[in-house]
Order: sequence, then structure tokens, then C-alpha cells
Amino acid sequence: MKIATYNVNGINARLPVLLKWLSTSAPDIVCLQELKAPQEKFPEAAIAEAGYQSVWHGQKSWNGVAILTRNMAVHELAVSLPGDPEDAQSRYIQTEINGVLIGCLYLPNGNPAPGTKFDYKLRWLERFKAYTDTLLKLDKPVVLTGDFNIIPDEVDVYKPERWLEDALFRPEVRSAFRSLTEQGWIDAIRKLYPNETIYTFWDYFRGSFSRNAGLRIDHFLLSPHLESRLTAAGVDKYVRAWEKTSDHAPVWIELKDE
DNA sequence: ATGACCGGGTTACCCGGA
Repeated sequence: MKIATYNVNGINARLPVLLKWLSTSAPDIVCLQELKAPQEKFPEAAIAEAGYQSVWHGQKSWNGVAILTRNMAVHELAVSLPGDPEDAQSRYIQTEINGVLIGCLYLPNGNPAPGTKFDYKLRWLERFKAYTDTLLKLDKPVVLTGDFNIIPDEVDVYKPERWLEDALFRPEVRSAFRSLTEQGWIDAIRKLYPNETIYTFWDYFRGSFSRNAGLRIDHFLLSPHLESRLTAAGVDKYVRAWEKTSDHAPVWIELKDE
């Protein structure tokens, strides 16, 4: 079972690129972030024509998340992260497929830091940590994937010294990410590639992609059950080189059957 | 150190993104 995550930066602007990537990469499950489209503007029919069922939670202008599946029934379980009914931002959607709970998240960016946006990011991380505690106690296979907006370590950014004050790299958020892996969640890319420089995002400007000035901010966290089932992982970096592409590249893992 | 590139939409001398 191949599971992918892709911050599309606008589902409608990205539709041709998304469909082309789906046909070449052929993931079974896809988590999308930054739809930047209200609920009724999601291109469900075009995606269905490509062979994928969708569940999504849109929002006008910003945010928005979706889960697509190929040849598998989708049962939508949740469209928000528990813990704050007042939070109106569409940043989490969750479903269960083939006995695996799939959480698709778009964590707040948090810049500028410090400030109210950074405070929101930290609150979101607290809620997320409380929820991951709950998920671990379920004692079942769980995949949490998406755009975490967290650079976990110095190896995950081209010039760490320039990012020290940034909301993606500040000690509070790196510590929050570390607390998840210490809790038992497996960073799938790092599990398979402990020392390699691997990026998932490159700015549109400053010639970032051609200079490979990137960040690793899109992640897969696996519950301990899935460690023995993880067989492969990677970044579809070639998609970032396409015309009209997102500033993120798709990231994927392969899980073998039990 | 700085700029500049995208998508959405109030089509702007706008905003947010990372």
C-alpha cells in the first residue's frame, strides 16, 4: 500500500499537475493540503475520472485538506483536530482504510514569531500532542502525515543558521516534534534514510529549487505497529520541476501487508 | 542582508505562504 502526502498550494490551480502525478506515481492513498478552495469548489469529478474517491474539508481562500483513495472505500471519520471547537481553520481530516487510521494534517506556519500566529501554532501542537497520546492508546496502526511546517533538525534545511528565529525551526516547535518521536512515533523518511539530506519544499523565489535550497517539512509519522511494515519511502522531487507546480513535492511511503 | 514567486480573490499600492 503506497501512501502519499502533497501540499498542492491550490487544488484548482494544481489540478493538471496533480492528475499527471497521480498517473505516474499511482499512490493508493493521497493526503492533500492547502486546497485553497471552498467545499463546493473541490474538483471531485476530475479526480474521480482519474480513479480516486475523495473526502475533503475545504475553506475559502486558505487551508483545506483532503484524502483520496484508489480502489478502496473511504469512510470519513473526522474533519477537525479534537480539542478546540472554536478553531475554524480546516487543517485536519482523518479516515480509516484497510485497518489503518490515516490522519492528514496541515499544521499552522506560525510566522511571524513571536506573535499571535506563532501562539496559534503552539496551541495547535499542544492539541496535536494530546491527540497523539490518545491515538497511541488505541493500540492500532496509525499514519499521521502532511505539511507539519516543522524543520526537525539542522540536516533538514539548507542554511540552518538563517532559520533560527523562524517559526518552522524555533526550539519550541522542534522540541514538539522531538517529543512525538520520543513518544514512539516513527519519522518514516529518517527511519529509512538516517543521514541523507532530503527536502520536500523549495521556495518559488530566489531560484531555490535550482540551488536545492530546500526544507524538509512534509512528514510521515507512523505508530509503532507500522515499523515492521515500512518497506520504502521517498520524495517525488521531479514533480517540483514541472511547469505550474507547487512549492512542495509529493512525499510517499510503502507499507507491506500484514 | 535583501529580493522575489505564487494562488486566491476585495482583481490591490491586497493577503498569506514558508
